[in-house]
Amino acid sequence: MAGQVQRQTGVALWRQIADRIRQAISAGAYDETGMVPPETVLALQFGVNRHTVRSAIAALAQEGIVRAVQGRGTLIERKERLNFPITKRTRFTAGIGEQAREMRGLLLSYSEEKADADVARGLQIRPGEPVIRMETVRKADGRPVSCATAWFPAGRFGGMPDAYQRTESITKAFAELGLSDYVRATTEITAVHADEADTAALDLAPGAILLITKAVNTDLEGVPVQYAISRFAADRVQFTIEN
Amino acid sequence: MAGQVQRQTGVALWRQIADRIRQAISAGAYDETGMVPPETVLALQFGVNRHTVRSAIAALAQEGIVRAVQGRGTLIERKERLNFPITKRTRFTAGIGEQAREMRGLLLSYSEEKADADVARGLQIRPGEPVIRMETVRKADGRPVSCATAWFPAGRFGGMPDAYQRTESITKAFAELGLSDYVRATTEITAVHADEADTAALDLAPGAILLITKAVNTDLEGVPVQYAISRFAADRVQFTIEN
DNA sequence: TATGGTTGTCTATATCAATAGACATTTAAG
DNA sequence: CTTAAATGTCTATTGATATAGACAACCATA
Repeated sequence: MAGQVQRQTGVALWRQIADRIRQAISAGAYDETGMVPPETVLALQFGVNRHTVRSAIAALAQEGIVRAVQGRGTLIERKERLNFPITKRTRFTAGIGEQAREMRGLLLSYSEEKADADVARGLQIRPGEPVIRMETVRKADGRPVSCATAWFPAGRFGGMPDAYQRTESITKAFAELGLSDYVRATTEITAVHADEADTAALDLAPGAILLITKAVNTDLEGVPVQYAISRFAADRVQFTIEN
Repeated sequence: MAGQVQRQTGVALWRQIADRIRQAISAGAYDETGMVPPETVLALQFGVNRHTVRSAIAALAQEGIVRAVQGRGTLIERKERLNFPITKRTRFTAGIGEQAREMRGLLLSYSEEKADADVARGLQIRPGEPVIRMETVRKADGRPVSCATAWFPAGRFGGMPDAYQRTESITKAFAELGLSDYVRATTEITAVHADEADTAALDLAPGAILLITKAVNTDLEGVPVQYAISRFAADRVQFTIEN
């Protein structure tokens, strides 16, 4: 698990090391002891000064992943990476349901607006037609996992914001509005560094990585009902595509 | 396209700005002029000093994405993001084929080894059974797109390294070894920061993001034939999942 | 050829990142 | 109680990062 860190890359050593330790924790590298190796050992492993390792651990402590105890060592507090299956019938709440006790979708804001070119293409409507836009955050056991911007055709799903706020689930909200089933037509996946807004919304470590999906959901006749751009904290989730 | 950069995050401003500009280029933001906006404009947009923007542009020039010309401006040299469809019949070479002139898969190294727990689970064999491991790099028009570690059951596909080296394609190599068709059973997708080895192998900007896939391919009877971990340069590709 | 807009270079300064060493404090174990 | 091992704190120094300002060099064009 060594593999040296890189200098003069615009990414501080302490951040690289924090990322590596976070990943090692979620991969179960320290499961036997439940603790991160001593600072002096890590410093030797990564080839850096002990103070640099301390900066990395401080960042992880800030995230709530580890807790340093004087005299004992650095304890692992949280070890997580939710699996998020992407299938024809992708259901966020259901898919994650077995891995977390409580799943909630929170509506941050919504508005009615006119579809721009991207949204119109996704929903297969004409640019300028009215759509409902919703900004949401989804949480597993109180911890933010992703935030999303979703668009719906305004005529058919004008009641979406209200239904979503009540049910805290897209699937249930669709059901309330008379759409009992829907399928995922396409999903695009990319990855970028988180910007300020998403860092705040997802309670992320600054400079963290986002996995981004652009998805179109359709009803059973193939008519688009939702176009959504979701931004996932990359260190908290993984996607699984089953065929 | 504004959205401010973040300070004191362990990620240097010039690197954040370079990432943003690179992404804007690949999204086609500057297609009309074929040029990046003037340094003074970018500095104002991002709320930083002009010298900081210059550091970012210098990094992009180093990557060969832009070329600054005194008196004229900064020209866009290369504009890239390959789309990589992930389907039941995922074929790297074929999928990318239409987007690049030349696709090549290069064998870096290979060895015969005993399957560890992960590999055994992927290939549905017993840990300790012999497998062939191959380290490969895949290039589109000479530019590295991904590197991968792949395992094959040694008994059935002992000739894999040789066949791959000759055909530069997994699909063709399988065909030579008597497997005319195969399907993708599962794919896991995650994202991390690139480590030193992958930075070198993929000719990446240091600190770049990797999209990682873990995939199991099976023959038409559902018997696993390949377990592969691929690491893609996140700023050069996107995945598309079609259903 | 004159001008405005652009990139290139230089100096100076402040802050962050990283190293180095010394020592204090706490915990667990002998 | 003593000791070893671990984290916590402090000072000092160096190099990378970022800001600020001034001016040179170059290009296109009016």
